[in-house]
Order: sequence, then C-alpha cells, then structure tokens
Amino acid sequence: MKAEKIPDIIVGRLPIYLRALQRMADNGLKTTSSQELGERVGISAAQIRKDISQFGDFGKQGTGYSIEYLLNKLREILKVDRVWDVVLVGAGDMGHALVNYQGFKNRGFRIAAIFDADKNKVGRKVGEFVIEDAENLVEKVKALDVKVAMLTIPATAAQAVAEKLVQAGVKAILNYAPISLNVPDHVKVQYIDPSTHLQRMTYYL
Amino acid sequence: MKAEKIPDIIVGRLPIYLRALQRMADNGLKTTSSQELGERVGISAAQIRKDISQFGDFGKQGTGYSIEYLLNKLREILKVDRVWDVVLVGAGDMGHALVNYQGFKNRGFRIAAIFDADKNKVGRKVGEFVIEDAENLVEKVKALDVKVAMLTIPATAAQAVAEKLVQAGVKAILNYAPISLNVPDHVKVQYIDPSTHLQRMTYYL
DNA sequence: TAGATTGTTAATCGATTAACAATC
DNA sequence: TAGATTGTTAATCGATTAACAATC
Repeated sequence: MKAEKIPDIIVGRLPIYLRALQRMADNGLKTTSSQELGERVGISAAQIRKDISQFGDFGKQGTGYSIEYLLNKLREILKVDRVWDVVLVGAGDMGHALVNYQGFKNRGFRIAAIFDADKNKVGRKVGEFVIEDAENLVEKVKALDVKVAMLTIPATAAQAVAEKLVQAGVKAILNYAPISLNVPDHVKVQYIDPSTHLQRMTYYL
Repeated sequence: MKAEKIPDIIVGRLPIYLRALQRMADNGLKTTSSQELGERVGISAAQIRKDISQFGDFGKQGTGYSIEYLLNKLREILKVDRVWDVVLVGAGDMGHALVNYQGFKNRGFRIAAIFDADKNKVGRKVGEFVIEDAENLVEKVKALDVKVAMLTIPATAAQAVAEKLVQAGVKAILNYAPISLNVPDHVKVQYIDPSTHLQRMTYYL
C-alpha cells in the first residue's frame, strides 16, 4: 500500500471493477483473480493488480481476491459505503428517466430533490417527488447539505445553474447538458452526452 | 499533417471541440484561437493545437482558426458530415428519453428503429416509432444496414443483445446497461452509466 | 511593421506492460 | 509439495507541456 496521490485515470477504473465484482457476487462467486476480472472488464490483469495494490494488499498469492472483501474495500475507497443524496435539476424526459432509474439503489446514491425553472412544472410530481422552483435552488440545496447534483437542462441554462450549485456547496456534478462547464478546481464534473459519445465512435466507422 | 494512427485519446477530444465550436458559431463568432477554445473546454492551448494539427494545418498564424472551416473539418474527420441511422434497443424510460432527445439533430445521428423484447410493448408507439419485436432484431438491422446502436436494457440481457447487434453488422454500441460488454475488436463500445460516473467523483469528496 | 498565434520540436511527465520473486 | 497468483520492479510506451521559429 502506498496511498499517495492516486491518478484520476485509476480512480476512473475502480467503479468498473466495483460493478463487475458486484455482478460476480450476485452470481454467487466467492473469489476471483486479476486474470478473470480483467477478461470481464477488458483490462489487462497486470493493470488491475497494479490499480488495486495502490490501496492495499487485498489479494492472496495463489488464490486471488475475495470478492466480498474487495467489494467492501472498493466501496470504502470510492466512499460509496454510504448513501449520497443527489439533487436533480431539470424535470424533462431525461430527468424523469433518472428518477425512475433503479440503478442508483445499492450503488451509493439516492435522489433527494428535483428542481425546474419552468413555473408550469413546479408543484407537479415526478415519481414520489414534487418539482421545486429552481429559484430556490441555492437555499434549498444548502439546507439539505447535498454535495452531488445531476444536470438535465438545456445547454443555454447549464453554466448558470452549475454556478448556483457550486454556490450552494455542491462538489460533484453529473452534467447531461451538451456543454463544457467552467467550475472551480475543487468541483468535479462528469459529462454524459449521447451525441458526443457516438461521435467518438463514428471516427472508426 | 501526418494522418498516421491517431490515438483514441485524441479522437475522444474531437467531439468536445466540435461541440464548443458549434456553440461559438451559434453565437455568431467567426474565428477563435487555441487559447480561447482551450479555456472553454478546459484543455491546454498546446494540446488543442497538437490535436488539431494531427489532421492538417487548419489554422493561421496570428489569427487562429476559422470556426466554420474547423467545424467542417472536424465533422469530416469524425464522419458526422453525414447522418447515421441508429437503432435503439430497449423501450423503457431511458429509451423514451432518447427518442425525445433533440440533441441528435445536426450532430450526425437519427434514430431509425426501436426494439424491445417485451411482447406487451411490441406494436406500441414511442414518438413516431412503433416498437418492434427484438426477436427480429438481427434480420431487421441487417435489412436497414444500420451500423450504430444504443442499448437501454437491463444488464442481464445486454451481452446477448450486443452479440445479436454484432451479428447484424453493428460496429458502434452506446451501452446504457450497467455492465461491460465483450465484443470483437472491430466493434466500438461507449459506456453511459450514471452510477459509475457518480462513483468516479465521490472518491474526491 | 508589430503583434499574435500557429505548428512542431524536444523535454518532461505519466501510464502500461512484462517479468518474476514471494508466498499462499 | 506443486501450482497458482499476487504485489512490485524495471523497461517500455505514450501523452502532455513548454518553448519558439515561422509567418499571417
């Protein structure tokens, strides 16, 4: 174990390992090897061993890794051994899909509130949530002490809302708006834009 | 211009540049510099110049890049100077959101057909599309000669459907199912999993 | 012309892979 | 014990940055 500064590229692979291990556990498997895990996720065994060994000696020579133990360690490392409240801004189709998405359960996240700037939408329900007025975003998010947000609004509004989120203390933004956000260094942003992802593949066609 | 093998990491940045340039064009801007573009997308000016120069000498010393010209070149390079038909497999909430998503327009993509394995859904409409039976996936996709697919189905079904898509000639898959897919090397996969993206950020919280 | 900015080179920095001793 | 697999080292490979001549 070294525990110095971990490169972001390694951190980015940990959730992939976590997901695959969770699936193995669901299938009743008890142990795995860097070889097997690597085949499942498409990453070399050497790299998996190197990545994991950054955080500790979680494996055993000859037998590999206990899936349950490694799962728990990865959850700790990624801080998803708890449940994070998440605010959703934008109650359009994508916002609805995320509210109904079952994949946050058991993976560390729970939607805590939904906001929209459209006064016609405010007060309506999405799933179990009542859409709140985006005007009250900063105040409400501060009150809830939420650190994670998802942005499913048009590109034109995204930068302004991102700034409000930062102001409210949000430290991680999952941005579905098709635009690069400018936020302080201490705020992390991840981008999900289907067109951008597709364009990255058409190059090879 | 070199035009040898371009690293995937560079290809991955091109859609980001494209998106930012499109936005500048929409705002009526005519030229930009590596400096300005870099500030917008959060990438160093040197890297942007290096990336772009892999494909040709598109800039002018002293004045920078013509936005319109660079847009067209990037569209050519990424092969989105045409419109790609895309099949969508999975008519759940996420599938619905993608059908209604306006962000494919003018970015090179158009949904051509929707499939679902649920017989209760087959025949129903989503937007302008009639949901087709996933049983006929291979046959229909071959007939349409579609090369790009989006997968919005449960993880348990994803690998089997991916194999059918590959069999049908699909070369690029945008996978929303929370699982790593094993496909031949000539097939590209991009992953969109909100939990995975969020977990990548919680490490830093 | 003077100022600005490209394209490119060389240097630096970082990531991946191969190999193997250690050891379960 | 024999076989398997880790954690780690050293070598390789690749990406980023800084700097600047070229030139618009």
